[in-house]
Amino acid sequence: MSTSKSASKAEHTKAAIVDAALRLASQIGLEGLSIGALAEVTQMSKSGVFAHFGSREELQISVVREYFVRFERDVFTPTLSAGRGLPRLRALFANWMVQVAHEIQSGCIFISGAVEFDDRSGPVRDALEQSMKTWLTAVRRCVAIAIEEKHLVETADPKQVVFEIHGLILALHYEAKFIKSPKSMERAKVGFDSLLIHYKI
Amino acid sequence: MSTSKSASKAEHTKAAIVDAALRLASQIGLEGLSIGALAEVTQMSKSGVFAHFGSREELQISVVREYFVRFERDVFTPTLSAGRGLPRLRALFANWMVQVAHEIQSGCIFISGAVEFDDRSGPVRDALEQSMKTWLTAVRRCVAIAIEEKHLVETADPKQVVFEIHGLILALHYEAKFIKSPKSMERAKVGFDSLLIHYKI
DNA sequence: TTAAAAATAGCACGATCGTTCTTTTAATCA
DNA sequence: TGATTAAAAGAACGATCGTGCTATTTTTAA
Repeated sequence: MSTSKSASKAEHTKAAIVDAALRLASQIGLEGLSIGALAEVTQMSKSGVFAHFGSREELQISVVREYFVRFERDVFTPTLSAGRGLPRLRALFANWMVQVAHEIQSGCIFISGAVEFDDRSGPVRDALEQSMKTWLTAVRRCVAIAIEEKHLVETADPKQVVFEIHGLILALHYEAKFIKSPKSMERAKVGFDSLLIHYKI
Repeated sequence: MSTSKSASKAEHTKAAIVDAALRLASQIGLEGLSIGALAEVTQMSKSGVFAHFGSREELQISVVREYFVRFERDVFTPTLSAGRGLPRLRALFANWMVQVAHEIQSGCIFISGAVEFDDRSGPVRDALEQSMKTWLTAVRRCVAIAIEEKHLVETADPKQVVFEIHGLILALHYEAKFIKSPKSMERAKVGFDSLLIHYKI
């Protein structure tokens, strides 16, 4: 007893498994995630781990959901204290960059998952796609508000702006994590600034 | 006899295997590439396929090299007929976009490979990294020439420009292939245009 | 055409995979 | 505390993986 939350032992164990699975999947991908390796890491038996999910697919879905919750908590929620419009958009991008910077060590499931599941169908892809769409929609709404507030020119297309911002993030991830180019963070910042020069009133 | 090239039977067979392997790896990734599946596709035995490479790793490297050769042939080489500087840069981006558009059906090894091998080391990663660096360097040189030719402002940083162009391509790949957003091609074009507005003289 | 060499097939190996089933251990609740 | 239920372990399954070995077939060269 005396677990920090008033959850059953099972829920507590399951949360610990998902936590370890998230760490594993971040490094080697959702497809590389194996129940055997997960059992080793959590000091449990394969069947003990397996019983909590019923299938590998369900485990992968749990990982995607957990990643989304944390992403929302770390990247999105803190920006709500920033002012509407441009200040919040700046905060969003800054937090997103910090998130990617952290993921240079661990790994980004929204990116690796997209690559792994882009030509497949099924519930794992659905969970990934829905998570990413939710996030991109949030960014788009933020851009739309910035236009309403007359922080950005009214001719700006929110989806176009999100596309370009997303590109900067993806380039940051690619060049920092794979190419190991040292100035990638600076490049993403500069890119965002010149994007604002183009769209700001 | 009467094979199109004067290559030994072995070389011809090996080329056919690499061709099939490239197709397979494009869809399911270099890590998903299995000798068993490749044997089935080429109507050969596992050991027959295997003997041509000696290891799975060597097969993966062959695939990376072949992908690079084709990328160079399809994306880079045709731009040599365009004028130095900005015209060639426009051609590079246009061809790169077309390449990614084709890869919405097949798959891009430079992107999936980067995700699969970004936290590993070894010869496959080395081959991937070297190929990508070669390509990015070619784009950077093209930008540098465009600055020399006074097509772009002299304050432009070639590496920064390449970073932003690369971001547009990555966003195109992500949003077209995973999100299935229909207007991605148009977004990449618009992004490139506003990038030029920012850097053009 | 025949001998040497190279290419391919066949088979088996140890390992790992997800999953199922049965047994044992631990948590829950009256 | 004792009875009931849930959680975890253990073992085994069929499948697939990369790879090594040996036999067979096919290509090459004299």
